[in-house]
Amino acid sequence: MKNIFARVKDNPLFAGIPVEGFEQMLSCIGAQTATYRKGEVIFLMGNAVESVGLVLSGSVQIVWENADGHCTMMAELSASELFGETFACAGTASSPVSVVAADDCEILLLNYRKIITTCSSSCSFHARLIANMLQLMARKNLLLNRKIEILSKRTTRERLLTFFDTQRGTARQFSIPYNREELAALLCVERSAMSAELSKMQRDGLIRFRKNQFELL
Amino acid sequence: MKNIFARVKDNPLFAGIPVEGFEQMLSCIGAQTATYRKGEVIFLMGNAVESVGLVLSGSVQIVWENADGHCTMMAELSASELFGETFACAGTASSPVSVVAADDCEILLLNYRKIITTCSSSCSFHARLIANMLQLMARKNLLLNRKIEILSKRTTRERLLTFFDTQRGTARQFSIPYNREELAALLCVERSAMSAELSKMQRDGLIRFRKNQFELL
DNA sequence: AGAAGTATGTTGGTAAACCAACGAAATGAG
DNA sequence: CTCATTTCGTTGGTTTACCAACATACTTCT
Repeated sequence: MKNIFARVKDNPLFAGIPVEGFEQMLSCIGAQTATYRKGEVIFLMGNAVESVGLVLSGSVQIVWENADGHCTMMAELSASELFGETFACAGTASSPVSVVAADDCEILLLNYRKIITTCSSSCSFHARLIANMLQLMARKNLLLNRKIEILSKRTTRERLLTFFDTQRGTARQFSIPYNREELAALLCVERSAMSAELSKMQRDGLIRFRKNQFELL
Repeated sequence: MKNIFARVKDNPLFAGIPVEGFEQMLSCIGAQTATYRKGEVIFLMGNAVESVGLVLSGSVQIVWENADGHCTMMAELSASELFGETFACAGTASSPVSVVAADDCEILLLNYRKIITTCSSSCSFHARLIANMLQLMARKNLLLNRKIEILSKRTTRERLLTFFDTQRGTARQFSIPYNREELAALLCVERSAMSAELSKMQRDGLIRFRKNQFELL
């Protein structure tokens, strides 16, 4: 398990946990690594999610299967990404999604029950793990709220301005880490319509931009 | 503190915690009740949120103040509702929102640090409190995801169908706990346009409805 | 530099949402 | 019951997004 530490120590889930505490903590929460071949099912839809998974190598897909049997891929996760935490923490009796290996992959599985049941003694960093978990969940929450704030706007222009407002901290100028296609997907609008709107906003003297460098006027 | 228990025992935050454990747990996490007069500030924007608040009586407003000093009321919470938990858990250094008393009110304040630092002994239900906290956060997460799923649809019709799909479990017929105005607000569309669309969907043979009773065909 | 491929901007026609205004039905108070 | 109020559905004009198709700019590879 020692080699595991090197690969996950920078993960927010393990923030503040030094190597000394790490091994004991892992064993105390019954962490296991598992390998899956491409296509194998890691979590199956309909079951309760009892573990939190962390991708060590390879990649996995989150697949959503709706009532009439159609599947849609909701996300693809690669190394150091986490899955299952929301359903595990929510205590959902029947997960609406499956997780399948998109490649041969290696997963670190942490049993949820054991995570939240702090052991009586010694394992001093267990509490830190729980706090990290809470923090991850809370931050995801904030991100989701931000997205809802954007999507609740009716026009492309308003969505752009709301997005800009959260991107730039206090600065007039800022750059964004998305191309037009990705930005449009984020705002749930048409790429071409968004391009047109950006141009109009520039003509209207609201903003100036060149590629991914934007400036509010 | 004993009378507190009767007032909050049904709160999800305290699920599974019996009266015997309750008092000790409260004292061990340094819970305090505080009263505020209408208009008083409970949490001030710009500060870190160090406590989770639970409204015991009266009501509070969550107020968001943006860069240029304009305030908008984001939510109004009444008895048994929780606030501050997201920012507290996320470790946000500077809260973007203030919480102010909308009425004279009584608040149960739980220090976040103490919540997540399980005490060494005896206080057996402390761990349960943490699990409840995680569960609350995770469930909020699921709700937010559901809302995003709705809002990412482009047309009123698609938003309605997505909403219906989550409302009805497996049933063909179901009722909704909102009037048209509220439903429209939820879906972020115009009430009148939504009414028109509902009628059209009925003409198209997709649904049937009478008041708040809906049926998918 | 030249060619191919990708990303971004532009345009015009169509579909949908917005908005205001109004009428009808349901609800509530006296 | 009657009147006032609220809720809901309808309609027509206006705005905006969608969509497809194309033009231009930028990248990358050789």
